[in-house]
Amino acid sequence: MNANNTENLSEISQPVLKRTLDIICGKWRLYIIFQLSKQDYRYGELRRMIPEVSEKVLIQELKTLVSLGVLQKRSYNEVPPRVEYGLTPKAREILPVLKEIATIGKTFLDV
Amino acid sequence: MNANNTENLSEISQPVLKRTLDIICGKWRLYIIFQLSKQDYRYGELRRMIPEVSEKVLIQELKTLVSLGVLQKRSYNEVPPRVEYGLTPKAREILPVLKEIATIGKTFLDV
DNA sequence: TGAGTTACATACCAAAAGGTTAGTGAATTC
DNA sequence: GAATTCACTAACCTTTTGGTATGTAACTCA
Repeated sequence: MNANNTENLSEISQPVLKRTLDIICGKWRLYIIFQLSKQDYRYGELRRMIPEVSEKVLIQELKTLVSLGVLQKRSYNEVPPRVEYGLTPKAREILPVLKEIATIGKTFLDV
Repeated sequence: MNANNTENLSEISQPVLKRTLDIICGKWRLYIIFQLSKQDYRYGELRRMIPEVSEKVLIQELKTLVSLGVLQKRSYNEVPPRVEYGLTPKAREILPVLKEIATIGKTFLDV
């Protein structure tokens, strides 16, 4: 019971928590990350892998994830354009944690 | 590269993922859970601990978390009313995972 | 010339999430 | 009899999120 008890969950700072939620909340964000954990994909490929997402939203989410530092984007100067998305090293760091996320839902689904 | 490769993140089922996001998304949900990880609190105490949240939203979130099986509510027949909230055993099970999740933001904050 | 390809942008709209404000019931204290 | 306490409810409004539909640039190929 000391002052810098890192076990105390309520000590997690608000900015850290907010950034965390930025990354995992948002309807397709985790899905995108999970797909890209296997290999890099082009924009069009991702669209076809997650058919329920709309064009606009997918681009929006990709943009956000790039700006958060989760994804990196590579554009080739070709016509028609070619753009590939992949996970950043930081994103790879947190993959094991993201994987654990699924255990939360599992615990609460079998009531 | 076999069929039941549990390492493959993209294999996480949509219902499980959805339930997970139900629990951790929502602006104050994790905050509430973290506060209650220390001890049970009354509604009014929680309000004072998270002053930025509005009355309505706090009650809303508490209700949702109860219905998800994360919190349990005990009302005492007193006047003025006394209502206490606490984590369910299932919520205690997933506390370590929640804690890890909350640290994701840290990785992406120090750029 | 004109259709196809690809990765976007833009205008617009609907639904969901979050927030403000005011009110309620019932005993207790002034 | 009036004010206080506490845990809510209800009406209403604003902001954010998600979605549709359409347009565009620039080159290739028929």
